[in-house]
Amino acid sequence: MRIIPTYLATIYNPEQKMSLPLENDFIPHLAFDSVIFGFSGEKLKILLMEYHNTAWLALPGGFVGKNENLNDAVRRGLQERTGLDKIYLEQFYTFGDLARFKPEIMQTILAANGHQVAAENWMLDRFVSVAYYALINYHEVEPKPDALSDSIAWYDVDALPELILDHSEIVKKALETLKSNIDRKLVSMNLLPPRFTIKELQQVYEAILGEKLRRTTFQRKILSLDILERHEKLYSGKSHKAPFLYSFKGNQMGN
Amino acid sequence: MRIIPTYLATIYNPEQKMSLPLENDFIPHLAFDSVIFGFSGEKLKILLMEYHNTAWLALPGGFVGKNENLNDAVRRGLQERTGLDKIYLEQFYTFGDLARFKPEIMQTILAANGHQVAAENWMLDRFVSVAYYALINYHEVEPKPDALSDSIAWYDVDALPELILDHSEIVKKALETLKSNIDRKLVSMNLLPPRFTIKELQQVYEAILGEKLRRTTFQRKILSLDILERHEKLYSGKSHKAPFLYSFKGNQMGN
DNA sequence: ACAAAAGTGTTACGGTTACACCCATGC
DNA sequence: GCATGGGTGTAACCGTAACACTTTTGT
Repeated sequence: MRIIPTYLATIYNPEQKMSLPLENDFIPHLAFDSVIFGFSGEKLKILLMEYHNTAWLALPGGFVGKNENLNDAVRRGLQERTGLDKIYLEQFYTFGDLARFKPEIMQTILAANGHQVAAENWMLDRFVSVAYYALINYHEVEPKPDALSDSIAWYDVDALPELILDHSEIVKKALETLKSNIDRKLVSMNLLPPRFTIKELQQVYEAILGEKLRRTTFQRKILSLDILERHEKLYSGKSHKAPFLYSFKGNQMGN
Repeated sequence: MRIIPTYLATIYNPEQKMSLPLENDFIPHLAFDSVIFGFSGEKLKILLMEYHNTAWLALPGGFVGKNENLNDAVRRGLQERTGLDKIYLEQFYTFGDLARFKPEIMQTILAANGHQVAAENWMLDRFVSVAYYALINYHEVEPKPDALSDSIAWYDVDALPELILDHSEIVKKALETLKSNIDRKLVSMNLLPPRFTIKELQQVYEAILGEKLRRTTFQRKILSLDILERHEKLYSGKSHKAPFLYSFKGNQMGN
């Protein structure tokens, strides 16, 4: 027999219908949303979930257990969606406007999942949401949808579809924060595989900053920081000079 | 007869004992704390409250009305403490660790105010707190204590006493944020009177950054930003050249 | 040999530093 | 005049920009 931890937002239901998070397990009125960034090799992307039978897109999020640190709740949520354990994670803003309170939306999502809930159900209450962004290695991850959604997939940040509630605003603010942190923290290391070329690193910078950088200047600036270790060359089979592979020195976690 | 708005945390009580915030008016488990900075002319200071009969110091804070935007709740709290209306305000972090849940502390505070509350009282619950910092003009303000505290006063940030719960950590993070924002946003203008000397402005910078700056370099850097307007000289009666007074150009609010 | 991309050398430019000097003020 | 602190001129210094050039790779 399998023991299911209280923290898990979903529990087994023999009628195939996923059961809902239980009111008594979570802090009411408080949620989190995470903007999970990955870099495909060319483009900066985020993970979005699509709710069953609605075509609505939303950020992955969740609730905070009554006996759980806020930060731990978010890590748990990320673990469930990505399978990853040690993730670069940063809280950036808490959204608490009344305008984000639209119970009809959650009611429709629940109804599309076969749940008719009473108007007083806690999931239809007003929620204040603490937003985090995470940086993960795109190629290491197979995202898993949650109980209410049938897919979770990558979307280009520079061509995002419409999202529910204020989630577009949340992404926008995440990008701004990421941008302003790109130099202060070694943010980009969390988006790249262990070994990468300077060109790839530059592409991460360009995707985050939203502008082209000068090749030679970038190379020298990065190398002068003395945070990269040079390894063997990467032969791509293309008819030009092979670039060196680099890794970040030490086991810094980018803070 | 005086009408008392639902939002006000305290209502009149004929037995002199202040009555408590009402459970049904506020979002449970959610609070805010504000780190209110002022500059005395020499030192950077924050406002702290001392609870009745406990000698405990804490940041001014409050709860969020059920029909109130989070940001509005904080502005309301600031208005009540400082009397000021248009305040530079920035959210910087949400504190949600279980470690900050210490019901005995709130119970003691309430008891010292003559309230015996049941163990299930909502004010003794776990709270997640959204923290803001505010920048105000020290000389324009006469802080007012709230219902539970008998004083509110300025304390030097570089010599803070012990605070309750995780409030020291909150102040620390506020200072870090302020420091990293000092150049990106025109933060300092909110801490100075309308007209000030460059020396005063430099002192604000030094207080925030925690280091001495070079006089001539600072002067030129600031002037080269082209954000200051020069006015008449300030004669101090001292036996040396009188410095010019400056003001910030336009009516920028420092974002 | 050629094209394409990586890597490096050289000079120019712009902002910051360091230090000197001059200016204004009250005693 | 003198001490004190404000304001400015100047040359050195340093990081970035601009551009040219060399090197490496596969066809």
